[in-house]
Formats: sequence, structure tokens, C-alpha cells
Amino acid sequence: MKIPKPTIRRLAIYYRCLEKLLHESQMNISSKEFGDRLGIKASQVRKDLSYFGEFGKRGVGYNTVKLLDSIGEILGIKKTWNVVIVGAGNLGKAICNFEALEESGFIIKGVFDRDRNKIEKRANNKLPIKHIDELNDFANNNKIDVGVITVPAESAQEIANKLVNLKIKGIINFAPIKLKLPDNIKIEDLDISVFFRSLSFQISMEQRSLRKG
Amino acid sequence: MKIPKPTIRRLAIYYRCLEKLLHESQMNISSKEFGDRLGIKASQVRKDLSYFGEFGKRGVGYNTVKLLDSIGEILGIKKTWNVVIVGAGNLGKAICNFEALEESGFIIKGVFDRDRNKIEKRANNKLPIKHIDELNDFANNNKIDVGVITVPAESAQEIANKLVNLKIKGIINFAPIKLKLPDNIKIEDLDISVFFRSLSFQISMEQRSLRKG
DNA sequence: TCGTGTGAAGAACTTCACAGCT
DNA sequence: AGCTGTGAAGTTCTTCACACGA
Repeated sequence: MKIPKPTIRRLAIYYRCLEKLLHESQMNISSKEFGDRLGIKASQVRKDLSYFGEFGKRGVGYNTVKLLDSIGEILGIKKTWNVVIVGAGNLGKAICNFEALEESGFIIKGVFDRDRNKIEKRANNKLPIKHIDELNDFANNNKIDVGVITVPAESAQEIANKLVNLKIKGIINFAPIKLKLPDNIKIEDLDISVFFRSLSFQISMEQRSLRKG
Repeated sequence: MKIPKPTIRRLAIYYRCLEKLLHESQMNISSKEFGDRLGIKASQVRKDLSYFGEFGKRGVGYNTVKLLDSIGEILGIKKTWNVVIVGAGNLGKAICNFEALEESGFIIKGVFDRDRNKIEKRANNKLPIKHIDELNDFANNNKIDVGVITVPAESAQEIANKLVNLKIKGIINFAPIKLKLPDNIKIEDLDISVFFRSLSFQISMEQRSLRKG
């Protein structure tokens, strides 16, 4: 069955919320309350979950632990993925220190940059930055599943090609460019400035419509 | 007229691409070539632009400079917004040093944190980190338009409330939580871990279907 | 009675296809 | 001839509404 992409996004959000619920020792939740917490309609929550099975009890709701477990299974969160980050600028370093990644099963194995001045400096508590030329050797010794691209747009495609050659399975691309990739490589694009510009539009729009009407 | 939200996202992407085209001295582009560069259908490009006017010439295409200018106008990129960042962890610091923001008209005026150990340390080349208690005074002296929330989920709503009291217009929220806000405050949510988990799902899914079929 | 699961209806978004300008 | 602008068709996603189980 075809799963809508927005559904996947929301599953990841549900997962976060369930972790929190569990932390608050709430053992059961209805689609209504769940949706209200997240600004999502109850029917949407039920529909999303129904793509994958019947997780709830009629008249009762969903068991927090069971649902967390099931969504974790669906998202493949129990698996772990070995990650390399390419681009040790501010964003790359921030990602290195982003605790939520290990929690999601992404283990950062190496950080690479082409700037030799950065080499061996620490990107986070543990990881020294390596030169991009060492990437191939490194990948031979460490099975890499996922590459994170935090280099400027100009070099992003070149880095993507290198990553593809390492037989990775997926890429998170922070560079503002559409990468050309083989079909079997999964990709998530995340251009942060797009969110800022979208906000800029919303604010401008409101001001324009206030002026008019 | 109602503008689809995906259209706004894409306008921001078009803008980025046009900047690049201009840099490459390409003065004209068709919707076809434009779309191909971005992995978007030509008809989609034309439809998106048509919501805002007629920017192209039939038989010719779009003038790069004129279109860049028009989209900039639409997105409100010529305006500048004064920004405060709340949360001077790794992500907050990365945002401070994110050049694309000033280019998009977001001027970072201040960085705040509740951890007194961080105070007066530099978040980037220019900006000292201030304590969150100083936020109100600061906002009285600097008209703030936009707040960026990079604190943990637990404190995000509290910070959002503080920001709303400062009469800001919009928020970029990196915390994994749905903020409750007045209708007149614009919001963009950007939970980075969602992208990783979505990738995790895509990879797991592929492996499952390969095993089956 | 309460809340899930789900076909069916509805809304939102994308793509087609072609008239019409250059 | 080439390419835009746009109604109309098509597709995808969301919401409704209700049967059914706890």
C-alpha cells in the first residue's frame, strides 16, 4: 500500500510525543487528545495509524507503550545507522552535537571537511574532524549507512557522488540544491533558509492584507 | 486568493536558484529548464508564479533579474526583520553563524539563554549571549520582529509566551512541540530529527520490501 | 457510551493540454 | 516555432460520519 509522505512525517512527530507521554507516565491516550497536543485532527491520527495496523482499542484509545513500540518498529528506529557528516562548518558541528540523533538510531562515526585547517580539531566531545580525502579509507573500515551533507551548494553534488560510491543508503542534504542521485538512494532535503523565507512571506502577506482590507 | 503552502516553500527555492543563475550570468530561463534544475515540473513552476502575476514572456521565458526581483518582493525579502535567538546551545549558535539568514533579511540582534555560565560568551563573531531575564529590557530598546526558539521542548512554550509578549510577528520553532500561539503570530516549525526519522523509515521500508518481493 | 477503524466525501495540490502571445 | 498562463482533469491527502467493538 502507498503511504502518504505527510503520514511518515507525522509518525515521527507522534513518536516524539509518545516518548514524552511515557515520561509523564501517561499509559493511555485517545486520538482526540493525541491530536490536540500536536495540532492534528483526531481523524488524521487514526487514519495515519490505520495504514499500518490496528493499534487501538475501541472505547479506550491507544496504549502508550505499545504504540511507541509499534511506531518505532515502523520507522525503523530500533535499527541503528552509521552516519558520516561532510562539512564541518557551524551546521555540521551542530549536528554532531545533536543528541536527538543518537536517540533516533543515527550513530555519528565520522566528520569530514576539505579545509585542512580544521583537521583533527574536535567537532564534538569525541570526534576529530578528518580530511575529505580520508573518507574512502574510512568507509572501508566502517560500514556507513547515511551521509549528512552540510557543505555549501557548490560542492554538494560532488560530495553526494562520493557518498553514493561508498554504497550508502540515504542522504540528509542541508545544501540548497536538488541532488541528482540513483533511485535506490533515499534523500531528505532540509534547506533551513527556506523556513525563514516562508515565515518572511507570511508576515509580509499579513501586513499587505491589513493595509488593503 | 488562497496560495498553497507548498507554493511558498517553492518560491523560496526558486529564489535561491535565481540567485545562482544570476551569478552564472544567465539572463533568461524557461519554466522547463528552471524546473529541471530543481526537480519540479515545468507546469508547477508556471502555476506557482501565476498566483502572483505574469512574469514571463511567451515564446521566451522569464528574465532572471526581473523574476528574482519579483519573487523577492513576494517573499518580503527586501524587508529586514530583527531577530532574537533564545537558546544558545549548539543549534542556537549554529543559527547565529548562518550567513544565509542575513541574506534573507533576518538580522540577528540578540542571543539569550537561561544558563548563566554561558553569559557574555560569544555566540558568533559579534554577539555576546545575554541572560533570558534581560530579554524584556532588550526588546524595549530594539524592535524585535521574529523569535527563534532553540531551547529544549520543555521550556519552548514558556519562551514562546515571553516572545509573544514582546509583540513579535513570527516564530521559527526548532523545538519538537506544537506551540499554542495567538492567531496573528506566524509560525514555522522545524524539528530536525523528524527528517532523520523520515529517512530512517524510507530506508527500513525499502529493506522490508526487498526482503518480501 | 466512548473511541477506533474506515469507506466515502471533500479539499488541496499537481499535472495536463491547449489557447494565445512573441 | 516556442513557451507562457490557465481552466479543467487528475491525483493525493484530509476530514467526515458512522458501523462496530470494548
